[in-house]
Amino acid sequence: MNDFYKRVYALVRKIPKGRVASYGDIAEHLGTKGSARTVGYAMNNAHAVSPPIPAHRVVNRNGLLTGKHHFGSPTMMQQLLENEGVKIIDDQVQDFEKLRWIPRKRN
DNA sequence: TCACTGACGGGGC
DNA sequence: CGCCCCGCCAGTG
Repeated sequence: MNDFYKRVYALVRKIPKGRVASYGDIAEHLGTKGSARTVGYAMNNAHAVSPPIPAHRVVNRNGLLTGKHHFGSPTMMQQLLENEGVKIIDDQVQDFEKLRWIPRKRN
């Protein structure tokens, strides 16, 4: 467990309910812009972290639920988001631009 | 040590 | 619009 991972998890937990963020935004915030893949890789291990990580609030830059297969069920991620008021159509977050949450260092 | 993979992103064609 | 290539970084065999 790297410090990098912890930073990813800590940041993901800060994502407000009903909002989403992209891997790239998270990576950029951590100062490792361009390493969005690594952020995604970190999320792969998020299920084993405590407290729980709201991984369903993290999508790719297009607002697509690319990580849904890593939840128990392929529809789990979508259900979790819709349960928070986020509308999903064809695995894509609607109004992604509006719901997109940009992490800030001052917060 | 090298090669490959991946819940990504950007750019070229 | 779809496809491909490359950079990115950590984990794995």
